[in-house]
Amino acid sequence: MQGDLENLKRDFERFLKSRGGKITKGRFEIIDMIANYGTHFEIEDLVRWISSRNKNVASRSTIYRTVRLLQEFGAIREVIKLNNRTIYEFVVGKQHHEHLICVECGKIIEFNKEEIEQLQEKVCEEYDFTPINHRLEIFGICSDCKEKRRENRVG
Amino acid sequence: MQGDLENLKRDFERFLKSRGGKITKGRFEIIDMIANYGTHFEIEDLVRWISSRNKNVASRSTIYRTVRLLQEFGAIREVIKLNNRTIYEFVVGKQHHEHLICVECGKIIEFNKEEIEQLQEKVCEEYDFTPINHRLEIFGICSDCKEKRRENRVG
DNA sequence: ATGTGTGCAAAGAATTTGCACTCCC
DNA sequence: GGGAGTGCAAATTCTTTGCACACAT
Repeated sequence: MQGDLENLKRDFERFLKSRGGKITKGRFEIIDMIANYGTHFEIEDLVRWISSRNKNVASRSTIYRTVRLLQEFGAIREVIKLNNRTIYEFVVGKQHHEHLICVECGKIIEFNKEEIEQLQEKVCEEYDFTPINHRLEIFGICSDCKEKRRENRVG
Repeated sequence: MQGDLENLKRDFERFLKSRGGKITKGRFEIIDMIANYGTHFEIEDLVRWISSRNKNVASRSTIYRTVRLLQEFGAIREVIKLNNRTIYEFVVGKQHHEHLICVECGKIIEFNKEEIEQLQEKVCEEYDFTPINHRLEIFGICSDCKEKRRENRVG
């Protein structure tokens, strides 16, 4: 929702200032663009999308640099690594979750399983390992694609 | 162990034949090289290592192509995706497992938690999703690195 | 004013590919 | 013999970087 985005921007401002960074128009316009683009994105797609909408928002370099900043800030996560593609997620206003990725149609399904999170913590304790972040990707075939396959077999 | 490797090669031969491929010396030498290199590797490192040992085994292209084949065959998994690096694992003779990755020293710790596997299956059932493979990466700081940090703080 | 941010084009890194040549079956 | 495999260099794709200029504080 809108309020989350405003909070994010305020916090991001603080984050920038705390590291001696500056508040520029471009950075905040990129945040708006990402918020409008949708949850999951690849940087090159985002670059094309932004420049198709408004040439003056930011250059490719600035977009890459800002995505990196937002990642360090924590507003963006690298959630899926498939072949040589990286799919990012804008996490604002979302609970932590993991992903099912359909290798046929590319659909991304989010899920959260608290027990899995807890078991991970347990594993980390066993190894005296301090977790910073994690990523669970389950690749497979989604319901729709299985349905289509059945149709093709019959028809 | 040695027997596993021989079995793997035999099965890989069948795999190649079944798809109209050919049994070449290079492909099997690459398997030996990977087996000797160690469990986890990045392709470019492997390329450098192979060419430093024996120029005549295979070219960079053949190594890339063979790693891909072995992946399709199932002897190799992409287990860690960190920044723009891909770390592969030679799975021969190993149980399925996931990884803890120390972001400070790069150490990779393998673990298996059967309950996590089961919960994943449950999630897939809930979404009528047929899983093909999955990857769980937990990034953090390992025991040794925490110890070193403590030492530095004191000393 | 001072130092950070930005755009651009060039540089890098990791892969893939086109093509001529070589080798299995 | 014929198609599959290989090596090489060129092409791709994604990302980072050097530098001159612009802007925020």
